[in-house]
Amino acid sequence: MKLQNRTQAHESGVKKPNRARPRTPIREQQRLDPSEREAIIAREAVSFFAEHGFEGQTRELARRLRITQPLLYRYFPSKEALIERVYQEVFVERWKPSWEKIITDRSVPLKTRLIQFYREYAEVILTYEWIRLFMFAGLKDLGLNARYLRMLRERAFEKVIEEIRLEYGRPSTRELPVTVLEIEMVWGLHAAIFYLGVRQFIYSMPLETDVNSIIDAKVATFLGGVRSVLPAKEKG
Amino acid sequence: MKLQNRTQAHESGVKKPNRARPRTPIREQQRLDPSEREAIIAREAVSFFAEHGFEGQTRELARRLRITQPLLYRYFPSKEALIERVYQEVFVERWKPSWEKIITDRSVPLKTRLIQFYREYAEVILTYEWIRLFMFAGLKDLGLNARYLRMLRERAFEKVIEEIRLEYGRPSTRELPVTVLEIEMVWGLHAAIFYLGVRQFIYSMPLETDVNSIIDAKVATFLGGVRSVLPAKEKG
DNA sequence: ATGACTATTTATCGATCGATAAACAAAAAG
DNA sequence: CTTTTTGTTTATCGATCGATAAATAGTCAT
Repeated sequence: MKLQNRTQAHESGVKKPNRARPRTPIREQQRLDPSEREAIIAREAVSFFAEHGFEGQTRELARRLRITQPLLYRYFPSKEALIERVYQEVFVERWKPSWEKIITDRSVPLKTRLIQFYREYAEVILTYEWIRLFMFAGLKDLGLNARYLRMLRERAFEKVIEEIRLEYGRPSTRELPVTVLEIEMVWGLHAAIFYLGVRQFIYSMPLETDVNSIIDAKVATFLGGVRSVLPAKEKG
Repeated sequence: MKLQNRTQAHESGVKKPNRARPRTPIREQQRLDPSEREAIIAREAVSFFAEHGFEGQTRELARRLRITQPLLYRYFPSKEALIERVYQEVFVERWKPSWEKIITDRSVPLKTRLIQFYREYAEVILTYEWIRLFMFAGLKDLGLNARYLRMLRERAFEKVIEEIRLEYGRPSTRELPVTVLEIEMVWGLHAAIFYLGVRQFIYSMPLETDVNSIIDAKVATFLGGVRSVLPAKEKG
């Protein structure tokens, strides 16, 4: 393990001809507006913790930001608070309410809706940052993952099942709650998509196929599969 | 968590001088045979690192073992060496060569073979230790996951595809290499099973359904799905 | 310019972690 | 018994980490 000396020390031994040009502070450290600095820190923290996990050191994060480590504590009271901000940034801010409208827009064929939703959803979660941070959070525990997935189930999965019920003339989920088999089918589809991210960003195995075409195929298979486990039609 | 016996008192009935203990037969620190001590440390390390990740501290591991922390270094030259031993213990030792025989035993119907293989494989990898250690290893990088999955592909996935090719009268994988679509179908089945473990042991969401019945259903769907992407039949 | 304000840096603390050396003690050997 | 061997503990080092306080330097109002 080798030590790393700072590369930007202007007073180090290396000759830096002190050109009389103090009015070109391009490379110099900037003094930023607090809101802007905070945003920059949060953004870099997302990338940093996604790469190194939450045990990544604040000193290295600061180095990537070209600031000193104590400055982090001017904007976030603790490392844990910074991590909480990362959660907010990724798992809350990146959720798009429009997805729920896509699922329930009955002017569009069901299969088309599902393909569009899962494509858009996959585009958000199938990123280096999302996948790895979600996994790091899960391994650390926190209720975060269970909480997120409960939200996902309410806002998406149950709507999907409701739409399928309607499509095939079955009782509404309000009359007959979502069955274990139905939700398990949805989990299966979700697993297939999520695992694409795991292969890429956790196992470092590049995909050999186009993601969208995989999603299209999985949605088609899913629609056929879930139909076979749908509760019986209403009598008369 | 259900299975897994964590009892400290294993079956060491062979080597035990154990003359009448005058006082406090248990609770006393033992002086053990090196091979036995090493095995105990390795076993506990599997459990410990699965729970806390590889950043778990050697002092806490030692405390769980009721030994002092420097003693660990009598049996393993470094923490990293201990982690390597954990990999060996879980990802190498738990692989069963008999699985490869199950897949290729053509005296048994293909579907039966696949169900049996995936059930047995799931029984091994769907454990708290296996799932979490594999994920920790992936996030840490190391070539471990890619290496393991390359082995899995060679020893299992490609054999599965070869058997399906034969079943449906298609050219052997020796004549026509495994296609991207075929391997993607296998990945999909693997994802569904693996994700069951992720839900349980990383998200802490207990399954509501029997694992074997899910596997049976997935294998059936898989067999139908992979057939539709099989390469064309040989010309008469 | 001058001084007030504050974003940023320098310096450092206390705790923690992996690892090593020496002391200790329980067996085994003579 | 005494001596030797060795499994285990005690003590401690050097590095690292999150966090705090004080000093510094850039910016703006007057």
